Amino acid sequence: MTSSDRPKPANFIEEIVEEHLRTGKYGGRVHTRFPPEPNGYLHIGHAKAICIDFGIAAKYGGCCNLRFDDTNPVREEQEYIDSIREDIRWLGFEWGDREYYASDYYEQLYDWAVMLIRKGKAYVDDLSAEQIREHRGTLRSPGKESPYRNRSVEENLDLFERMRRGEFPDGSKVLRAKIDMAAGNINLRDPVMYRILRATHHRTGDAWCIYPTYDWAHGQSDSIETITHSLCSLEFEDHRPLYDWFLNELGVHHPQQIEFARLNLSYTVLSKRKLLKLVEEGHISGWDDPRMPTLAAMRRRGYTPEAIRNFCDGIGVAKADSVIDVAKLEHHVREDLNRRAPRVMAVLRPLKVVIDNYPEGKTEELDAVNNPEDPGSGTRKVPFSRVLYIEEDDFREEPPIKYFRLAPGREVRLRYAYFVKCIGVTKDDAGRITELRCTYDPATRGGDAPDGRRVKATLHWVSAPHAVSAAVRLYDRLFTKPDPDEVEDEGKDFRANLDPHSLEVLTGCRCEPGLNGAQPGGHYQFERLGYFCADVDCRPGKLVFNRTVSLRDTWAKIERRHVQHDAGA
RNA sequence: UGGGGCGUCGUCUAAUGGCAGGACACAGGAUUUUGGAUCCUGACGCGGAGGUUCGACUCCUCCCGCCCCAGCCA
Repeated sequence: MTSSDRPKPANFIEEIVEEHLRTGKYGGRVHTRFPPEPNGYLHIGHAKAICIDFGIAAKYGGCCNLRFDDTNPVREEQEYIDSIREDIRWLGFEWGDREYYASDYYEQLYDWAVMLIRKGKAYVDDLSAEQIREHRGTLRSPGKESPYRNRSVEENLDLFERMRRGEFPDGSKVLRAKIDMAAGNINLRDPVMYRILRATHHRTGDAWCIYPTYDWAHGQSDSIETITHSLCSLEFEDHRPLYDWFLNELGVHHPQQIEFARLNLSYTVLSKRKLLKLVEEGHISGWDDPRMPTLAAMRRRGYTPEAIRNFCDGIGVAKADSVIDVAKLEHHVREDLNRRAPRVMAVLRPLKVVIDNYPEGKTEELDAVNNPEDPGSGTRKVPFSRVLYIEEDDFREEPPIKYFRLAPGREVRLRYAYFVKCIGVTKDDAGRITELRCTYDPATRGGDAPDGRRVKATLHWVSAPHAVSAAVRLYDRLFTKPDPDEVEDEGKDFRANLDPHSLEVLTGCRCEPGLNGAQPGGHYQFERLGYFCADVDCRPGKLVFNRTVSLRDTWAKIERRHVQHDAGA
């Protein structure tokens, strides 16, 4: 792509990239990477990074590597590698054969460490972890140099080699860069490059007993892969001078690191630590519980890759800390699903309706539009009979103001069927409504009245004898507060803001018969209710649907206002 | 308070010395066989104070506020 037919830079990173393209800094090359640590599942925050990393490479005709930053064997597992690969592919990105691992570079990293020792720029330190911390100083005061800082090159070389050979116990020695214990930037106060750790690595097994730290491995890994632009989040801004120092001392290819603000979402936690806690303490059913912000969970919930990508494009890229309103995410799923999800009728909380003047035993097949947003999607037949179910919430014995739906004496339309009028209510001994008696107008077949009379509401319905039953899981936001970390009481944390009603399981929902063929992962709009996704466990005869997101609901808003008003009055 | 960053509608995000624009959210209306979708309309913002300039969100100075860093985590 030439600069003339390219869209304007979308953000400050693209401006920098284009500046480099103009000046020829990297020979016109753009090569990025997405560098996850395989110690957890990818979440919506990673999706932002993935869209930036892969998106910028694609926009400028370059490519993006997938590199697993696997420098800590005690936390990393193959399971996570598999899930990360799956999630990135699902999101819609490809890395070809460019799948790398920091552990691929252990030998090179070791050689480079030896090089720094030879240059007098690294040394073996015998201080304990605690002593190192004490020597590091504080934010305001400079650190103290380790008594081992000025060992000879020969001694350092010997010691470092013996560290690798396994002659010393775990934690007894480290290799440190010799930079500046008085630096204002604490990352420059002789950072640790290697620690002794006898742990089996998921890829290198027991080949090593010393492991490079992230700080020592990351920049060089980018360099080895000839990355041009190392995009990462803000907290690594402080580390850039350190990476620059390493790369300059080594005299190797030097990528440009650019930092951007990570994603925060209202009503959501995104820290790995907190998500892990939710899983381990069983507040949710697992990493793919549809209330989780992980990509695996969102997929199960019914989010589409397109919706997530559109969301990521829509939120922009900048350096200011920010919290995106989760409503924006919900907007993008609705927007995408509105276009593609077939409409279907399902009654979540069934209320029986008998059409008194409809012949017993008669069944009609009525035409229903599959998706009004997609004319090509055609129509289907839906059975109608004398006994139906409508939504409990679509009838009120005493309708409040602005309530348009069914009530005694009131006429409404049954979608694609007939106008019906409520002429009676049957109750049980406890006074609960068990059944509605209605009449229908045969002249309104299909839903239009030849005499031009209008109704204010159209209800969804299913024919009782033809309906298939289903379990439906109604998911809502996991937390009650926009900022889950906001707690009143000292000693409480985000768990105190978990919403006990974030999941409601409905059984005995009644669906139009066609839904019996729903395949796991299939998306539907249940008319007037929301978007639903057939769960992985969904089978014919044992239907299970997850609510992805409700439809925008003007009535619910009005009703909420009434309640607030009444409460305030 | 050492070092590094960041402050534009309620929430995100544009503007690169020349009319503060867009999205989401919110409010109202049109339309509608989904109280959906669509369309229209509206209200709301440059952290503060000085300075430079014909003209400042933009440049300068000072102030205020917020975030990150003291793992042998990443």
